[in-house]
Amino acid sequence: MSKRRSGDRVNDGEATQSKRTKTTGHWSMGLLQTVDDPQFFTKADELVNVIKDKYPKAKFHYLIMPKAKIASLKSVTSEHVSLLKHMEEVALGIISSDEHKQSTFKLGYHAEPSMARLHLHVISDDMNSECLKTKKHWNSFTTDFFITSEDIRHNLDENGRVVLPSRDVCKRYMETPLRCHKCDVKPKNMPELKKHILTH
DNA sequence: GTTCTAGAAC
DNA sequence: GTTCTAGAAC
Repeated sequence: MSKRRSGDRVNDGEATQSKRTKTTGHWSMGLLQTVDDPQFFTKADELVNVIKDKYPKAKFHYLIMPKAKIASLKSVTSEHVSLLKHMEEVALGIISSDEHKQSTFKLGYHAEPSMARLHLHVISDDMNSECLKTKKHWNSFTTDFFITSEDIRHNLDENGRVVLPSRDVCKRYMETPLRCHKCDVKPKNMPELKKHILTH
């Protein structure tokens, strides 16, 4: 019996993956497809689509995406000031609904997003989700890797573009030791962290 | 972004 | 022996 290495694929994993990649493009284009999936599509107006994150990292986790082909914060300029304000207002509308009355939310962008098309995260601050599994998941919402919508808009106001942390700084954010986002508890691993946050 | 799993950590 | 993390995926 030969041993498997981490790169090897088993069963139909590779075939399934390449078939999917051929028909829907690279994984980083996934959000554009999710918009058309009724299971995740939430609402839209003239300027934006709203979807549920396919792998929510909290009880509630939405993404506000412009319809315009804006790849990321890197391509945002002063002409987008009102669009970013609008995205934030749409987010505020969503979180003000009765369904979300019991939760508090964070509105913000990842400093280094993985997925194409600018998207504003609208996430409840419980961080209680089966899909939240890794340190990277945790730190991407609980360190300065997560930049609030307000901070982004002020950044844009002041600079005429969005000045983002360097790759190295982002890397440091992701390597930040695990820490509860609501108290100073420092769990030693993810399972402990996930147990701890249930106490809040 | 997720999945998978080798090797580290316990 | 089991749990957990980290890196490859062409």
